[in-house]
Parts: sequence; C-alpha cells; structure tokens
Amino acid sequence: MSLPHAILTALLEKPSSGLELTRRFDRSIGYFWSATHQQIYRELGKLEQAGRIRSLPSAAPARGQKKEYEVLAAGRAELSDWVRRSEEPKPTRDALLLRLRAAAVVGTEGFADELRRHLSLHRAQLDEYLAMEERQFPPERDTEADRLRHLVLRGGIELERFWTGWLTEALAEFERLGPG
Amino acid sequence: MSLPHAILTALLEKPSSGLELTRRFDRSIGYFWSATHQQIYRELGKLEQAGRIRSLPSAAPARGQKKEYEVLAAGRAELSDWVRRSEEPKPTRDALLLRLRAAAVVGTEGFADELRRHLSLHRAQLDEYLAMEERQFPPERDTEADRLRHLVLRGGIELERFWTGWLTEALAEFERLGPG
DNA sequence: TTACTCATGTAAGCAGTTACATGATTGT
DNA sequence: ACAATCATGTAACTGCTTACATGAGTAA
Repeated sequence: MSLPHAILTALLEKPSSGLELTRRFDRSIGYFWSATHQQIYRELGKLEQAGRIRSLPSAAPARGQKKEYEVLAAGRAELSDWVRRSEEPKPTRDALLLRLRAAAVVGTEGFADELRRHLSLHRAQLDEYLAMEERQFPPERDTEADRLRHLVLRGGIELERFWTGWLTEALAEFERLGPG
Repeated sequence: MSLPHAILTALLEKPSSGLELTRRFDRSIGYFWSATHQQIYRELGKLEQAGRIRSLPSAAPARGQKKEYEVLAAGRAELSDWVRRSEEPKPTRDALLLRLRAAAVVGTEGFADELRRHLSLHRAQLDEYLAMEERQFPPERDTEADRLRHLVLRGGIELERFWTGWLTEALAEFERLGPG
C-alpha cells in the first residue's frame, strides 16, 4: 500500500493537480515508486473520499479542468503512521537475474547484447542522479530535510553503481566464455 | 510475464511436483523471483494446458496425490525465446526509500529502529548467500553453467552489500541528526 | 480416532498495466 | 476550422496476495 503514501508525500511537498503529480513522479518520486496517470487519478479519488486530501475550493469540478489537491490533517497523520509502522521488505523480483539463470540452462546466445543494453541504461540513470545531486545538494543546503533527501538520492546512486558494476563483471565473464 | 519462465527454468534444472517447486522457490530461484504455492499451482495448470510441460505418466490425477511435471520441447523453446527477447528493466519500486523520503516531510521519529531492523535482515541474507557461494561454487566446479549460476549469485551478494552499506550510512546520518 | 504433515487446489480482492474516451485551451 | 496540447477520467485485463478448503498418508 505504498502508492497513496507516495502521493501524500508529494502533495505535502507541494499541492498539485493530477497531471502535475504525474510529471513529478516521472522525474523525482517515481525514481523509487513509479506510477502512471491512471493510477494517480484513481488514487486521488480514493484519498479524497477517505478525507485524507481535498481539492482546493478554487477548482472547478468539470472534466478537462485542472483540479488541485492539498493534504488534510488526517492525511498527514496517516502518512506519519505509515513511516513509523514496521514493514517487511518485499522479496526481490528481478527479471534480468532470472533470465541469466535461465540462460545458464538453455544457452546464452544473444544475451550479451541485452546485458550491454541494460548497462548503458543504468549508466545513463547513474549520470542523471549524479547531475541531480550536484544541482539539488550544494554544500550550503544542509537542513535536516535536505540531508534526508540527499540520503535517499545516494540510495539511488549506489543502487545504480551496483548495477553498472555487476553488469560490467557479467560482460567480462561472457567474453571469457567465448564469442557468442 | 516472468513467473512461467521461472517455473520452466526450475523444471529444466529438475522435474518436480508443485510443492517441491514451492520449496525450491523458497530457497533458490525465489531469491530473484519469489512465488507462493497458489501462484505456482495455477501457473503449472496453465503451462500444462498450453503444452509447455506435462505431468509424468506415473502421476495419479487425484487431489492430494503428488504430481510431477517435466518440460516439453515447446516449453524449452519458449524459455529460449524469452532469454533472447529484449525487455525493458522495470522501474524501481522500493518502499523503504520512499518511506525515508516521507520521513523527511513528516518527521523521522522511530524510523531509526526500522532501519536497524532492515539492516539486520540484509546482513542475514548476505551471510546466507556467502555460505551458499562456498558450498555451491568451490574452485573445481567451473563449467560454463557453473560460472553463469555463480554470476547470478554474485548479483545477489552485491545487492545485499549495497543494502547493508547504504543502511549503515543512513544510520550514521541519523545519529548525527541527534537522538530520536 | 485424533492430530499432524504432505499435497493440491478454490475464491475473493487488490495493485498495476494497457488501451481508449472526453472535454478545455491555445496557436495557426 | 483544425490540430495540438493540457487535463481528467473509464474499462478491461493481468499478476500477486490472502484466506480458506479438501484429500491422502502416517504416527500417537
């Protein structure tokens, strides 16, 4: 049940409409919890019905008209609870590692290309995170909230470093196995 | 669509019944693609109907009776295709990073305990992987398939190292922020 | 005969994905 | 007038989770 909480977090950072949220998910929150606009609109409806957010009075209720939402006290309380609740980490589900294991059984022909492709995607993501780090966290920004958000970004950075490192190692192994 | 392919891989490694598969998922394949017995039985039914696997002739069709499956040529071909197909990596969805970002907004009280708990879970998983590495990949086992399966396990190991490293860093940051 | 474990399933519901629909606003 | 873009939705479907049901074999 993370999506509603991701939305509450985003709305607390800045009240927004559904489309604005969708865009912010595409380039910020979504790096850790992606969502499409369909999911977001559906969830905004549920959150409003549950009394956790409300649409700003200025907003027209018509279709095609922008509708801005803000978080109510009940929404903040719910988010605060969620952060404190203890939750089990979800078991890993990674298709690439699974496919490599399958390749060990049915053969690796053509798989090196896929590894190269993933490597370049992860390198690009890593570069993007590093650029974000420079822009968003210059040394003078150092409030408690800044340090925490920086920590989250460093999580993303180190995760991409893991992928680029492992993929590089995997490609080296493939070259040792011979051209295929 | 990874679960059917995970099952095909497991069945190629060794023909099994549903419950045996469930157990192997719990301690091997499931480290990269977890599944419950309900999922597995449902998927076995679909794979059999699609002509990708068959239950061994010896097996009684009665409820409560063990039923063993093996992969047919069509199943191997499908798995082989899947390994070669190019697939986009799924966007990351990590609840802990998301919760830390929420904590930056609503306050971190009580969150350090959760970080410590996750750290100890990841340390335990790392130890388990390292023990598996010693057992399953002694220097003399060095066929192509061994090297590939070892590479998969090293992926798991390095992923757990990322988590333990980042969580340690996060806890250090929390202590700098002051006791809470 | 009761309880426990092995083994296979059914059913309901939730979360996420994909495809499509509809209205409002702006530029040419 | 039309096309493009902004903006909000609906519907159908797939995959995963949770809770429960049922039968067979075995040991006290």
